[in-house]
Amino acid sequence: MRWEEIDSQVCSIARALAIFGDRWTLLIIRDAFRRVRRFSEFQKSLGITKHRLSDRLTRLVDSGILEKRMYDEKRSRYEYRLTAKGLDLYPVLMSVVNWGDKWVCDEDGSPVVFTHTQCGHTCHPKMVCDVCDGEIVATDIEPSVGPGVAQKVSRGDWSPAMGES
Amino acid sequence: MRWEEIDSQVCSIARALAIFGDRWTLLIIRDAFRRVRRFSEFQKSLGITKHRLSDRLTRLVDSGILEKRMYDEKRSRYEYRLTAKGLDLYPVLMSVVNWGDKWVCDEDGSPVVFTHTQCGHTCHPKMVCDVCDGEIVATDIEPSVGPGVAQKVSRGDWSPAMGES
DNA sequence: CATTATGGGTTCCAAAATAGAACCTGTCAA
DNA sequence: TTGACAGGTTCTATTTTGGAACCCATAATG
Repeated sequence: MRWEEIDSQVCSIARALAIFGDRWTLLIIRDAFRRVRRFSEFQKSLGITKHRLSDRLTRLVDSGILEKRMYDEKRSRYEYRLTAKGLDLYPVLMSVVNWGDKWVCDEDGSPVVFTHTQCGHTCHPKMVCDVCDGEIVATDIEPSVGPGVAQKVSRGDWSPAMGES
Repeated sequence: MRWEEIDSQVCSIARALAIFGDRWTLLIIRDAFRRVRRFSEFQKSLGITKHRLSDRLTRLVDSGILEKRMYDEKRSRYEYRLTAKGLDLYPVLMSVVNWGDKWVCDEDGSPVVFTHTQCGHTCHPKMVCDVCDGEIVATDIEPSVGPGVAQKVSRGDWSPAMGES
């Protein structure tokens, strides 16, 4: 299978990764959360080639994660800003930070700490069940077929042989 | 900058993505959480070429996310299983699922639903502050320099010009 | 016993993606 | 007038990838 076809799977992970699951894209989004907004700022921060950056920014705009906004009419200069869809990626980045801080950071400690302005404290975001508030651990979750698959099966659009459950 | 150099940054995201931030790797990890364990099962599920798969599995074993365990002495057959380091990636996958369910799934609804065995309910994992239990939203978090950078600066190992804050 | 299937790869080649450098274009500041 | 800057595009050499073919040990089949 070609990488471009992976988003044909009925799988939210595959479809999401089709957008940001390649080299550089998630780092660009990380920078966007740090208020990096201009082409040259991204380039300096990432050390990515202009060509790659141009391509990645265009894709991110096309997929609705960034929006391109003119900030200088005369010189037609643009900024790239996160949309609501992009801002919603925050928990993804946060969970990557958490994992990285635990498993791949050196002995000095984590490079960045986070303050939750709602409560004023330094916080370590964690993932919890929205029903019982218990922390989510892999072994406590049991996946099962959801409506997105069930309805396709009942219409005959889909059978398990086609791909992922 | 070459992709192989990105993990030289003092940034947990960059270092984490150096391991799983490329095409296929996170999908392999997804499958591992679905109890896919053998080479041929991964291949069938992903449609990836054997060559790629072999390379990615080796990297994942080298970086301690999967372990290779013999299950048939005579034929020297191996299974790949998540280590503790790998199992800890669950919140990353979960936050990708959440985002994908919200933004890139079709109208039938989400393909998979999750039951939290601790409480027995279908759940939608969410990210919260570990101090006040408030849900984490991008605009409520203020990052600041952490010990991992502060100590390097005080030792003279690092200056902001070198890379990321 | 010869043949074929299976799991888990490796080797080879052509096609696609990438890095790095050079170039372009329009404005502005000295 | 010259140069700098932002924001690109074009070019080429190198890597990475996809696809197919091949390999090897065991096991099942005829």
